[in-house]
Amino acid sequence: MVTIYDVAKYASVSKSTVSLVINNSPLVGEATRKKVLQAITDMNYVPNSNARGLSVKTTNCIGVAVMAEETPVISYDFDQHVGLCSYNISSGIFSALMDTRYGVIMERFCSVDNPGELPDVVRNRRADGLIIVGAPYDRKMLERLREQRFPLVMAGVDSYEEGVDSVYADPGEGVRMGMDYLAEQGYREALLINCPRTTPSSFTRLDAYISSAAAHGFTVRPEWIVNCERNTGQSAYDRMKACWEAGIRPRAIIAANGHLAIGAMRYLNERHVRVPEQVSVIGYEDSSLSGYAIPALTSVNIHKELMGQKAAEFLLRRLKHPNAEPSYFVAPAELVRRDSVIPAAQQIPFPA
Amino acid sequence: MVTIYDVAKYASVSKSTVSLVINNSPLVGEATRKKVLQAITDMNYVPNSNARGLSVKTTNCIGVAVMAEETPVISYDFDQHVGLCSYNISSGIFSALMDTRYGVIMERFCSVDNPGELPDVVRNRRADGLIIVGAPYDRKMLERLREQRFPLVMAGVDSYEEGVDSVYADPGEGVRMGMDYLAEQGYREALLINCPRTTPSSFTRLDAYISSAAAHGFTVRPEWIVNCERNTGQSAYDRMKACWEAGIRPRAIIAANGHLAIGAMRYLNERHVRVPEQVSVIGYEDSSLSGYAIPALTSVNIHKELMGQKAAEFLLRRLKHPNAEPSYFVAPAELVRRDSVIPAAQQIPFPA
DNA sequence: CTGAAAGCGCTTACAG
DNA sequence: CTGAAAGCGCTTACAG
Repeated sequence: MVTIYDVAKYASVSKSTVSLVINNSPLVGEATRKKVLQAITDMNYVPNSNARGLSVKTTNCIGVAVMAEETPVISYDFDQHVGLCSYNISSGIFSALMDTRYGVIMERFCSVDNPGELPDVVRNRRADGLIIVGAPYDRKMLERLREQRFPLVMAGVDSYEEGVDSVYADPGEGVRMGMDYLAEQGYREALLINCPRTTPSSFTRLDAYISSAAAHGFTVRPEWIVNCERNTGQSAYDRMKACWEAGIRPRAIIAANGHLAIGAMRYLNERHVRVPEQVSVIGYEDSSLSGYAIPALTSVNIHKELMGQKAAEFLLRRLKHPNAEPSYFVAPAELVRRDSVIPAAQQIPFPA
Repeated sequence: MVTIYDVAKYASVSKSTVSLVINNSPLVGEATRKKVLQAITDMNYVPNSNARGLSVKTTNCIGVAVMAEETPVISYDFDQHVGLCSYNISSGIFSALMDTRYGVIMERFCSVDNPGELPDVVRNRRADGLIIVGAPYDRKMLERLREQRFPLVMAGVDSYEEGVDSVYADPGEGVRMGMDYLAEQGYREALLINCPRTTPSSFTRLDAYISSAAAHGFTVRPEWIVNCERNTGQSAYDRMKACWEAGIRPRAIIAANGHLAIGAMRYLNERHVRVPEQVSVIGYEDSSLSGYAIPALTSVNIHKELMGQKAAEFLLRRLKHPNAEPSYFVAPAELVRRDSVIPAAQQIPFPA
């Protein structure tokens, strides 16, 4: 392993000078700098990050804690991976950090199993800052992190936190956008498949649904507003079944996310009800899944990779300016038209 | 920050003793050990990994380089994420490393854009070893890694490498298993949707298909063996369309992976051909996608999380015993029966 | 079984 | 603009 000392000798300067060059200090003369840089490439020198970290109290790593509901069960059932959203956000983080000097050290962390605990990466001080991706996260954990003044940013659909850099989405806007589109396509009512009431954003969605329905003159009926038991496709499948068996025949469905949309679609397919020819479906929180649905799911995209990139940017800024005002970023919503919605006028009757 | 020195003072022993306790050396008396351990928990001491790394030339991190075809394009089209397989393998790595002292530092790496280059994590010596997940990986990169004797393991469907710890799958067995199942369900022929000829495993699959067909007395027709242009759902969609328009009417389809299966199913759905009532479909390399397909995809599972776990185990072993013989692990294949296959006898006629 | 000492590779005041 | 020196927090022979 070639050390800073070797480089110094080779370039016939002192270690300190080499160090200054590496950290491009303005204190070094142009000629000296060139000589040192040459030596570095000649010898293929790469600084030892442990040593650097030890003196400068820095790791040059960024921690990413992906929150998980519970210790992941390895299985391939429907709903095995409610973690896709976090996966997409992480992708954005990787892109943004690709060309920086930071490495990313990733960890799956379950606040539920370890209430109040800190992610391993901060306990062992393996990173200079942390991005908390997704939910659920623990209040106590957050408190401790803030007490320690550990550089922190939150990223997730529902991850707004007052006073800490946050990147999140506005589910209300998503619902509104979906409703506008349905209205534009000639629909006069829509079944809302919402997440569980335990999810705070379910109320945001509900409000948006109701006001949007009013604005467009949609009929609003209580039975057409359903909350799933859990945030899973299976749950949506069950609710869809119950609705159908209760005689509810929606021409359009608006779902709180891709999993729920696909769960409902699965039931319809079993019933030989065609999407979109008989029922149009629109999703939210566009994920990898949407593109692969059959038919491909029309959906409100919240640009999750962009969320990840923003989160990374926020953290880099925070590391530079620990006392800056907190920043917030609401992911822009955008309707992605695929194949699951057609104009109401083109739909065909339900089977008898 | 509390250091080893503080602990020593608190426990009234020397730094060395504390260090010995931490690295549970047998040289410490039981009484002393207890006292030190107590001090450690009392003071909430956690060793500085940079310092440790610096003296012991170790990072306590494991690198995971997820190979990517190209710099990822942020988009939400069909086929945006051919990386799901690697995602599933990574999950297994995380699980296996969860309760060890290792952190995992992850990186997306594109060999194609950087021929011969080493992943950042090894260039900067941020990890003690590396798991290369998925493909494509560069021959030259592999060479350099081996020259440096950097602890290495490969993990991926096609990741067998002579002389290096490898975790991979046997696509031939998968095809055989699928064909057996189709035969058992009363089918007498099947359309093979294979990956591109550029993928070495396409030949393994082809051989298995042919010998399996012979064994079961299936009719084999050249037009029923199709190689997709690219390894994407879109490509499978196109091929399926071409087949259909050429008058090919398979009662069963066996696809080389989930993406291809779903691409074909998408075309059939557009044609109002029902799966499985008119065409049964069976996939391979079971992924998150399969469970969410509509209908849920019957598929040969190669337990990708298990592959990740094994890869992690292999790397830990390699770190302990740098000169051990290389280990190989072939992921066990298992048929997962979901909803895309029914007995041939229960199928209904095609539309006129 | 325990302590004093050197060293890991870097950075950063401090002199010059 | 450059060099000598101390220090970051730990580990590991080496004495005792």
